[in-house]
Amino acid sequence: MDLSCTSNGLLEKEARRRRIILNQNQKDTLCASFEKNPNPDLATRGHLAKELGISESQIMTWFQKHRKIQKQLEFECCLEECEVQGQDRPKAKEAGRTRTHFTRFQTDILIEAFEKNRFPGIATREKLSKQTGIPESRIHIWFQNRRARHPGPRHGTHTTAQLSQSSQGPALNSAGHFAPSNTLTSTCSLGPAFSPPQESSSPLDLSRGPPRQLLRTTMLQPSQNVLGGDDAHTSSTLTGHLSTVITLGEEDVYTQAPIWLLIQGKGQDLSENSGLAVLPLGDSTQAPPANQLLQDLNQKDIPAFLQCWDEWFQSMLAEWMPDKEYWSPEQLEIHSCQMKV
DNA sequence: CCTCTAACCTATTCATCCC
DNA sequence: GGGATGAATAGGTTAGAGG
Repeated sequence: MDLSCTSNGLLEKEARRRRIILNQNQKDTLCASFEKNPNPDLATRGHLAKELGISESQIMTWFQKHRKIQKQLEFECCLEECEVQGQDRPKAKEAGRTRTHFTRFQTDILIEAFEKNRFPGIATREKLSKQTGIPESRIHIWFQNRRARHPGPRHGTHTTAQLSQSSQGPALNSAGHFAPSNTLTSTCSLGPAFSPPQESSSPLDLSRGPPRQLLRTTMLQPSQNVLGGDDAHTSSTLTGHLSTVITLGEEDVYTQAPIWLLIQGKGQDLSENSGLAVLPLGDSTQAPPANQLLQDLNQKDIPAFLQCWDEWFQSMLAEWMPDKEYWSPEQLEIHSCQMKV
């Protein structure tokens, strides 16, 4: 049986939604503003954001970038002059920083979100922004500060996000997925292998860190180490066989603790070759109902399995985010399964 | 393929507020 | 003054877009 359910392009759409291309008009406006003041304050950035129809954090990013570029240019082209006039270069911003005062309510919401996910994506931050009334860029800063000042229990396991990102393993494509041509030839036998996930037993260490691109990746190939790196536990645990990609439009739920999906390859000894991969959903303390549906999957067909997953995800998401009634396929995708069973 | 750049990160420092 | 914490900066990586 050849079974193929592809991602129908939503994957790329999702992946590219992250990046916004500024048009010429926007760039001109930003450049003009930069000329006037390369260090605009929050209010100015807010005005620009409104005017250009982009978020204030994007404005901030743009200015950061351009200050860097400017500095580099100055260094390269005007080294001597800069040395001479270095002392009179006025510090761009002396007006004083305006400190945001978060209310108890706002802080509580942020802390709660932080405990669920230390690395919220843009959509999550915007949701929090709506919820709290705090600008998204402030929320971004808040999370940065919070991470810096409230390191997780295993802080320091990997020193930077880049380490996590770069250690994904070569088989992931640029979007963090395997190419759809990957085919798993096997009899899929999904056992009720939900592990008991202690916090520290998460091979991806999802409770703390976000291999950003892995947020949308839960498909493993046979014998692939998803995370190599210096964590022996990680690499050994993740050598596995998983052939399901489940993409969530929002990554919020990612860090909530893993459940484990065990797939046994055809003719392979479970004990020897069972691979574990993370489906980053579910509270570790609650055994997901999917546990049941996964039993004897080899007696079901894959579409039925995927549909079950879909339903299960919907119910879980409804539980976590009761304000959202339904997660569209764009937000909750199950795709890219090519199996020969 | 290569360059540019948006988005993101950590580490560090500055600034402000409150005790 | 010092601690807590918001804001900003520096310096880095990643990956999509476009030449």
